[in-house]
Amino acid sequence: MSDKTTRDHIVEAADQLFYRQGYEHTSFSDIADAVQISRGNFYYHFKSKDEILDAVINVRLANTRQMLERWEIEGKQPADRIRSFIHILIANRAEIKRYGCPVGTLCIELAKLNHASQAEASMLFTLFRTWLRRQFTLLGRKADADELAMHLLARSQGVATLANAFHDEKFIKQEVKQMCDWLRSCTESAAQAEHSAQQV
Amino acid sequence: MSDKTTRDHIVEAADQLFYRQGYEHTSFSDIADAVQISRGNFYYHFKSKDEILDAVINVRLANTRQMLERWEIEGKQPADRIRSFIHILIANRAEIKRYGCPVGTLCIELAKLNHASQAEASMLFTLFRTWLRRQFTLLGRKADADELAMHLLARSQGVATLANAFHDEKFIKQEVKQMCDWLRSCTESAAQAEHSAQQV
DNA sequence: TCCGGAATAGGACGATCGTCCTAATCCCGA
DNA sequence: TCGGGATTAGGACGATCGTCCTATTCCGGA
Repeated sequence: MSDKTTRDHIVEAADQLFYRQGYEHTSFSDIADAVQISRGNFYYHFKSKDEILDAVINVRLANTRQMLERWEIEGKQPADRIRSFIHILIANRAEIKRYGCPVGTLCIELAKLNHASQAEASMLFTLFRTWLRRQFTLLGRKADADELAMHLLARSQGVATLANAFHDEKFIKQEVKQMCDWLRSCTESAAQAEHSAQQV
Repeated sequence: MSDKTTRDHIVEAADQLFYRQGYEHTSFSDIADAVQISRGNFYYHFKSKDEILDAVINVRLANTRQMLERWEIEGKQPADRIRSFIHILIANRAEIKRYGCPVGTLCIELAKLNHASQAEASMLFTLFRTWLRRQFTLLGRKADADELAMHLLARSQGVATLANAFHDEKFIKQEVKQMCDWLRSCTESAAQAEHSAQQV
C-alpha cells in the first residue's frame, strides 16, 4: 500500500478535495497541505491544474468501471445489479448529504466554468448509463432500456441534490425504497411482455 | 421600466452571471462590465460580494413567490397547478441544457463553499416544496403530500442535471411526459381513496 | 445661482491564485 | 564510493481577486 507514488497521493488528495470543496475553490496550497509536499514540487508531476483534474477524472472513471464490473459479477440477476446501483445512495448517504453526488456536482461545476474537461466528466455518467442500459436490456426491456437507464440516473441525481440541500438522509432511504418498487414493476411488466410474446 | 435603480441593475446582472458562471467564478469586474459601471462604485451599493449574493437570493425568492401565486390563480385544479410546475422544465429547457437548474446549482455550489447563505438558498427549494405539498393536499393526498412534493422536486432536479450533462433537450420532454403520467396516477389513486372512504 | 448630499470613477491595497525557475537533496547503478 | 538523473523545497512572477479610499461629477432644493 505504501508503494504509492507521490503522483498517486496528489491525485487521491485532489479527488477528495475537488469533491468536498469543488474544483475551482480548491487551490494548490490546499492539495499541498493535504499531501504534505511543497507547492513548487507540483509542477514536476503535473504541468497545470487542469492536468490534475484530468488525472482525477481518469481515476474516477477507472474506479467506476471496476465497481460496475464487480456489480456485474456479484449480482446474479440484472435486477440485483440495478439494485446495487440504487443502493450506493444508501452506502454513501452521509457524504451525499454533505457534498452531493461526486459525478453530478463535478459536471455542473465544469459546465459553469465552461471547462475543457466537461466531456470527460460527463463520461462518468455515460459509464453508468450504458451499464444500466445493458442491465435493462437483459431484463427484457430492450426497447426502452436507455430511457429506463436515464430515468433511474436522473432520479438518483435528484435525490442526491435534495438530500444535500435539506441535509436529509431519511429522504434518501424513502426514495431508494420507491426506486426499488419501481424496479420491481419494471421487471414484472417485462415478464408479462415476455409471457404474452410467448402466447403469440 | 427605466426607473430601475443602479442597485437593481447590479442585482439583475449578478443574478444572471451567478446562474451562468457560478457565484465564485463571477468577479466584480464581470458584473461591472455587464452593468457598465466602474468597479469601485460597487461598494457604495453593497458592502461585500456576499451582500450581493443575499440580494440576488432575495430577488429570486420574491420572483418565485410571485410565480407560485400566479400558478395558484391560473390553475383551477391542483393538478393543473402542479403541471405548471412540471412545465417550467419545458419552458426553460434551453437554459437548463446550458446551465442546469438555477436553484439546484446554486445550492450545490454554496454547499461546497460552505457559504453562510446556504440556508437562504435552500429556502428556494422550500418555497416549491411547501407549495407543492399544499397542492397535493388539495388533491386528496394529505397523508403523503410532503413525500410526493419532495419526489417531484427531486425528479425535476435530476432531469435538469442530466439534461445539462448530456446537452439533451429531448430527454427533458421525455421525462416531463412521464411526470405528467405519474401525476395522473396520483390523482386517480386519490380519487379512488376518496371513493372507498365514502363507501365506508 | 449655489450648495450639499447622492452617486460615480479610478486607482491603491494586501492577499492569493496558478505558474515557473533554480538550487538542494535523495537515491540507485556503475 | 561516487556520479547523475529523479525528486523535492522554496521562493519569485504577473495576474486577478475582493476591498477600500479619495477625488470628481451629478443634480435637486433653497
